[in-house]
Amino acid sequence: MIDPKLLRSAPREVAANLARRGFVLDVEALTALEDRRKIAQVEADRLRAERNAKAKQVGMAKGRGEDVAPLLAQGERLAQELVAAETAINAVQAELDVLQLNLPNLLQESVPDGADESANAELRRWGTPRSFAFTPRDHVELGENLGRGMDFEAGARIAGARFVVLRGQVARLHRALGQFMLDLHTREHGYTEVYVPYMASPASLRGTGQLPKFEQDLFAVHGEQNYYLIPTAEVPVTNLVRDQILEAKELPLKFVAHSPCFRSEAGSSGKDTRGMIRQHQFDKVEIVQIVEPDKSRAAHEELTLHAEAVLQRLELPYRVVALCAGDIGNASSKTYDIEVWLPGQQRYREISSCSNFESFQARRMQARWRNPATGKPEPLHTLNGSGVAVGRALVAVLENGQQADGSISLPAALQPYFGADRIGV
RNA sequence: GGAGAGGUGGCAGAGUGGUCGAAUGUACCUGACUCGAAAUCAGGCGUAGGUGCAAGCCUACCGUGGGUUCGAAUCCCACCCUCUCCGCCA
Repeated sequence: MIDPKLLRSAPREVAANLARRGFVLDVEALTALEDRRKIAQVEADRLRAERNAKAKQVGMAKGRGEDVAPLLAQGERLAQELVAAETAINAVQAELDVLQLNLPNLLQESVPDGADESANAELRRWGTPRSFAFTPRDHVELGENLGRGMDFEAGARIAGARFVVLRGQVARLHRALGQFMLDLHTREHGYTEVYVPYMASPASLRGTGQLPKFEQDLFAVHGEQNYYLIPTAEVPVTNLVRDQILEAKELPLKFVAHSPCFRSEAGSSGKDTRGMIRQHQFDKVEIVQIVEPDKSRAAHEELTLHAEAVLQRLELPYRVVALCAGDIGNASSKTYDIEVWLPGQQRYREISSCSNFESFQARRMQARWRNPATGKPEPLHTLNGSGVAVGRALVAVLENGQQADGSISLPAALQPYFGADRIGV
């Protein structure tokens, strides 16, 4: 959430920033609500102070053995007034909470203007898309021909549309990719591997910003407790620091987790219906950093390079784009997408998204650090990025490494994990 | 799944209806003593909201949410979590 003090003291500046996203903040309504809250709170506080004083008098009078009946009557009247005052303040506060929890994050000034992905700014490219002496096939065709290694029909039979079954060498390659990424980030980039729950509480999802606004994107588990399947390991991993006050010497925290991700893809019907690009369930290796506020921008650049390193080792051509104001995620202050080249589609497709949330998630989570400069607990900054999406990496390795006969040549970095240098037909 | 115990400040731990935001110990910070340190002594030391130029003052918070009461850490109800024992289980 946005710093409530900033929202109160500079609502017009906040509104101007959010307007870049196309978000309309009604400053008049906000200010009016804030004024009402203040009046209601002062009144409730006053009544409570009076009630407390009165209650104290009752105690003292009883101690002296005096008649307390008149005091009790006054107290009762105050209690009634207080009920009304508290009802009023609770109602206003609830309205304010809803408003605040639904505000997107402030954008960094360097975020490019623009309404949709066509305005995203390409920052750099790495590698050269291979030229083929034959028409490259897409991963669906390649996967099916590798001993029915990619079976969408089976996935649909078991669960429904947007699920897949991997078999044999393709399943093994999928596993190898995850292992390779975890090792790279733990051994060379300084991340600590964590294994986390794949279901999370509403409080955790509120912390990272999926709730209350994006419930339709989640799979809810119905039972005695309200769990949701995680849409990304960002949720459990970032919530490691929820309700914590960290010491400066513990920072930065760097975590990596390999997990399945579950997304309902509501609103995406008709998009990417073919293949593994957009599934209800997919694996992802996620990297998360928890840092001091002053260091988050540098950490964002570093974390993005860590994700890029995965693609470089896999010899996959990619480009990095800065998402424009209209395309950036609700909770993010700035996002870089890494897009991998897919010969089957003859274009770059997102394979990683690296975001700096600054204090947006930390405020919702009450994740703080004790700033030595002030001695006070202050919100941390949180960042995360895919390092990278395993399913899409599988797609990219298959499509980029394909040979005329349908076999797949594997990058050197993957061979020790897979146990061979190619996948035969 | 059954039975029981318990959740209080960084930690430990008192508090079973009334000057309790909470004793005490410990950790930490400042000062005194010391060449320095330890020990000792004195003081300070939670989070958040409101108000004030400021000192300060007011309010909320004792797992969470309700309730009873003039007044709740304390009584009642529900839920969550932890621990012990029994059963079951990968």
